[in-house]
Amino acid sequence: MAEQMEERARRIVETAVELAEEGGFEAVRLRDVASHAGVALGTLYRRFDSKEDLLVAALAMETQNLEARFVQRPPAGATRLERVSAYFSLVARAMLRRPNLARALLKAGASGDPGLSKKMAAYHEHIERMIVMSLRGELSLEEGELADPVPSPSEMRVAEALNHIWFSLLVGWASGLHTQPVLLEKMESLATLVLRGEGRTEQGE
Amino acid sequence: MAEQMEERARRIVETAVELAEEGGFEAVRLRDVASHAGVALGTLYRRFDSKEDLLVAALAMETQNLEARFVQRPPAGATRLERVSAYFSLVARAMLRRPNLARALLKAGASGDPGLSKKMAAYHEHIERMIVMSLRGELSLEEGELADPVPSPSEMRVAEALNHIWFSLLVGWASGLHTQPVLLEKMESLATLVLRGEGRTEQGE
DNA sequence: AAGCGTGGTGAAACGTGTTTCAATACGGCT
DNA sequence: AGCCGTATTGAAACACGTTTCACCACGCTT
Repeated sequence: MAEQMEERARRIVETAVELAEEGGFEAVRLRDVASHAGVALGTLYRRFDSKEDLLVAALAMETQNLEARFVQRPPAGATRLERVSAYFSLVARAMLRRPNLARALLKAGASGDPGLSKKMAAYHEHIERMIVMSLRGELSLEEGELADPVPSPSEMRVAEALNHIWFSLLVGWASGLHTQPVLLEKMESLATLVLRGEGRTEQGE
Repeated sequence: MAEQMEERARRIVETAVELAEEGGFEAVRLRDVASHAGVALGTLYRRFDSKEDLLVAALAMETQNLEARFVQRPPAGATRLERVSAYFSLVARAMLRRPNLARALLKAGASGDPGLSKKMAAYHEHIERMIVMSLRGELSLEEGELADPVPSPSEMRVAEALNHIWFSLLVGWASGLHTQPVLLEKMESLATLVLRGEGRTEQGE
């Protein structure tokens, strides 16, 4: 019974992802999503508050996929900068595989809908965890799953800074402000700056 | 003749700002904007490609206002950090005066519409200029107007980093992820980190 | 002064996100 | 088996961004 609902919800999200891959945000017409997923429009709206909510659910699902790949092949490198850059390259590659989807999810995430703040907070947490593990060069696992790396205040601050910079750059990329290679160049340059700022003054504040 | 068009466009944008102040993004119903501004809907659409386009025009107008206030009372302080923090406080104060408007403009700016990329690039340029001048502690004026401060690569990188962090924090604030005091705390903490990363290694790269 | 072209007008129409509602299907309980 | 509550359905309706179009107004050219 409950897994019937689960199953339906999953099918809805998967359909949304497919449509977004092909035509981006506007191509995700909820009537189409519902009919392709084999449910009524009302069912979709019982599970998801809005189009943005649905796409943020898709974002969560894609983030899970990303984490799986992250665990499979963690960013390698001798220095923190190399590992962090490798991490962002990984993400950028994943996004470039399906740029329309990436743009759609980003748009939903940046929509500013207050009802989505919890889910977006969770998303950012996942990203920051992966950044922290890239900084350290080692994973925090728990039964095969990524676990909370319990970052120090200093690590937390660095991860937050990198995450914000990355997010803002992504929004710029999504709107065509700059291309993907430029995105990665800028990210590396700014990551250098941020990492240089840590390092000393361990207790910070 | 041409100033008739100018005048109408200005009235349209001003009306949009008024409606956004009261009820945010959704309250800016284009039919209402048109009728309140005393023009036909078609006229509005001749001047602005979309609702987002209109609100980004409003963003440009508000940015001009902000610059005026910036010139009037430039952020003061003994250190770069103090001045930069003062700058962000200034912006935050301006936004908090009309939070619904701020959220609406932010949503439009983060919409990822490719047609808006030029205008958003211009916006980011203005912000980064003000950041650079705050870093230096002196204005670059030209006939009373803010002029290009011709930032060094190092200044440019710092300003870019701060701008991205600020933008991402704003999006979080807009969606209710954190309150305005938290926003400013985080900004100060992250600005500290970024500024520490500059300072030495002047030639950078 | 007449005509032209550009911008404006008003109204209707379309598409899609969102809501609503009465009717129905279904799993679990008695 | 029969009943109940909840999930689902199908369809209609609504709101609002966006487009379209036939017609009008006004300044400029001839």
